[in-house]
Amino acid sequence: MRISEAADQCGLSIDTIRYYEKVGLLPEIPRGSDGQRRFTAENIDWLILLGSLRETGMAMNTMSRFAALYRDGDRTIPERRQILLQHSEQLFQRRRELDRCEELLSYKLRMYDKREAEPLS
Amino acid sequence: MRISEAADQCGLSIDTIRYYEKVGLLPEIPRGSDGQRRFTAENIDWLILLGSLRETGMAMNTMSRFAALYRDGDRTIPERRQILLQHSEQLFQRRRELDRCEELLSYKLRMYDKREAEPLS
DNA sequence: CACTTGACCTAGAGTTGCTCCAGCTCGGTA
DNA sequence: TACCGAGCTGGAGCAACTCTAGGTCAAGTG
Repeated sequence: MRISEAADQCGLSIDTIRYYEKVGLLPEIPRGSDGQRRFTAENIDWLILLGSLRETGMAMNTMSRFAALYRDGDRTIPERRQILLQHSEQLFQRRRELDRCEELLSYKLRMYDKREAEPLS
Repeated sequence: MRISEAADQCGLSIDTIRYYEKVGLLPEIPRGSDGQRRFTAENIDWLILLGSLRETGMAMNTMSRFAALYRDGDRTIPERRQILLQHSEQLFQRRRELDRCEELLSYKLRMYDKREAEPLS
């Protein structure tokens, strides 16, 4: 499949996919005789995973490490597992940030209500 | 209080605080006779709110709008409330992204386990 | 009293992670 | 044959910091 369909499938933009290839986050993407990229289903899975990791805050250099391991095959699975486990912990932290923000917002909103009800305070 | 203590209290870095002032996210911060910034408790509250909004994904230009309203006093509360309500909705979306990522991670981890148990598959 | 130290200052350069643009090629249609 | 849409590359632009160089000032030390 070509890049526009790949973009649709994985949720990243065409530019982001090309960028990820350029910085080495993708395995070799083969080209057709027209010089255009042809993505496989496995490529799409990988892009979805990258997108998901990035969207939830994994840094590019961690992703680079992860991508290098992916290119090196199954024997790197233990280290990859480690990275994903660490990211899982990060997800937990992010959830707590959301919670704290939520709490602050509802506090602020209550304050607004109060000041609108009795604007002279 | 000075900038380093302010940074400790609000969780933003000193550089970020100065940057936020430069781009107009902060109200006028008074200076001492030594030319250094003096932050009030209200300033800190504001910084905490900004940090919390930014950390959970509010864009700078939305924050700029919000800051301009804040500087214009209580009569802008309705619009500020609107912005915070919209952000609350964003928090909800982010939570779903975290959920999706979590699910994908646990799927990947299960796959890793499987391939390690029977590496020939 | 000179000197050093440490916190702060500004302007501006550098970084990360995209995003957009100009100018090109290629394959298909009228 | 002329055009069109999709893709290509290299490089500029952007958001949101982050770091650096080169300076001021107040307080403490010998």
